[in-house]
Amino acid sequence: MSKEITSMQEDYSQWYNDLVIKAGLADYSAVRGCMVIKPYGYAIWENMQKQLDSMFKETGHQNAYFPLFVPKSLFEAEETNAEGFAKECAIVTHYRLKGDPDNKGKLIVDPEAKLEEELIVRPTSEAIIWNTYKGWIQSYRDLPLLINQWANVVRWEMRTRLFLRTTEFLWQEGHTAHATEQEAVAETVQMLNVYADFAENHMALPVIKGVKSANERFAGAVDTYCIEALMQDGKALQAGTSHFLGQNFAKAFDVKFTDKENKLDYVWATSWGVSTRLIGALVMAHSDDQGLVLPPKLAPIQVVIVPIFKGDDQKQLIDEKVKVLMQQLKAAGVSVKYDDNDNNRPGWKFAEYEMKGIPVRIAIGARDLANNVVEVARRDTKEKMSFSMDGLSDRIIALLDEIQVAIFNKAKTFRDDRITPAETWEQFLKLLDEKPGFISAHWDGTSETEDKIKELAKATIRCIPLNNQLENGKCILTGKESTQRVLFARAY
RNA sequence: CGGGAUGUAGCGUAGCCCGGUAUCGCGCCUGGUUUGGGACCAGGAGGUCGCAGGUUCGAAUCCUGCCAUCCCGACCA
Repeated sequence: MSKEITSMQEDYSQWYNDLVIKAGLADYSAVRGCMVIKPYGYAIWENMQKQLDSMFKETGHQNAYFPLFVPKSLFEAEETNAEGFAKECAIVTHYRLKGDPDNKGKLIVDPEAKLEEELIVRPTSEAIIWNTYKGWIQSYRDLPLLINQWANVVRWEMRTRLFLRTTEFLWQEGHTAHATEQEAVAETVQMLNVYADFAENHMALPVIKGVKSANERFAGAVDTYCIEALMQDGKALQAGTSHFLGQNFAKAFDVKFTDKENKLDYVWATSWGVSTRLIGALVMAHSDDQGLVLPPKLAPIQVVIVPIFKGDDQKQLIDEKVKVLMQQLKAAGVSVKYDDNDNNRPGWKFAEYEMKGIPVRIAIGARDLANNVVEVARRDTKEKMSFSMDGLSDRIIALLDEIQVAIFNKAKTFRDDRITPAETWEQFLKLLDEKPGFISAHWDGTSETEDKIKELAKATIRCIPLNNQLENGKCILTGKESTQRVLFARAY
């Protein structure tokens, strides 16, 4: 295996692919468009899950699990949603194979085993869930209903990319039902804030909260709220969405409740989700040509200790010191690995753990023992420092916090520098090519204009930022009146 | 689905034009020496050359068909 990855500058796409593979996050699989998430990548996902799950629980949600399959008749009940996903559905039509009479040892689909009604492999679970909610909700006392599901979904995409867009992916989807519109909108915004909090404080990924234009709205939603992040190549990535579904699904699945005044009404709904795509975001936002750069809060291993020794005597002395340090770090909840594997030399380990993005590396050798110090290297800046053995664990813990903040600040500085206003169409196009990022520009508010801009510039409206300042201006393309700027970008 | 490329050992490759039974590196195994930025020496194992046909005495190499994957686009989280 080559020790090098393609540099970001040479080919950003290839850099990303190389990194995902060589850092051991995922592998291509025998199934087109589907990846194997390897243990190291899955460990990151588990850390994300752990954190998000606790945030969902804190906001009153419970986990449940719904079927992978959705009968076609249910799937088509909410028409806008069904139409939106129709082009990318995997469909189960049969339930049995049989031996091929013309080809021994091979199997064919048994034509006798055709399903009366096709089953759709869920691309999202609104349909099956709202069909279920119908039986769960009768009274305002049953509301709000706050459910989250951790699941896999399948969307048959034309073109896939590791983590960013795979045919099957893992995600969570929250589905809530409420008595009032205000309450449902508040839930939608609350979950958007949870996502933004998670992205910024755990992933160290600065995001812009906003609302999608009609073109980019989730199929079946009244409003789609989103968090948008910027990758190091200047392309935007939608990192999470939270939808206000109005009464669309309640009406489609006939979910009514009796309110305090004994009046029947349809319930109000939300749904919200983030996926394993976040791992792609994490990689593309922070990493460099040496490998991953992981924020301490999500790193499967936060600290790695590498011993450097000549002979067993030295090794034993190092082991003793390391044992104490590891106990202290573990007691403080730090994930630490002692790599005293003798098969690889220190230099190899240094490079390997840089590839894996481990935030802090500690090297201990005879020289350090003599001076009562260790060598500490931080992954984000590659800075090497000498720390005293005394009070070491506290300093390491403080350093992890410092790195978490530093990674966020670096990404934020980059992002903020790439939110650029454009006043004219020429400027808009020039910026997209020369300083890719978010471009803040006026838009006349029509879908037609947005389509045209997408066609001409390959840029889309990423969002209308929340709490956007109103400002009179002229649409970047049509010159028509506009009341506010929106954020455009080329996106993943 | 359109455009481009690639399929040779676990990985990366040479050989293909001009046909003669596969090269090199990494990794792996054994033993030894090593260990402060991807160690070294010696020995060793590992191959349906993507698949199926065809041409030929003989095919990784030439011809035909197929399949798969990756990249770029359209679609999308």
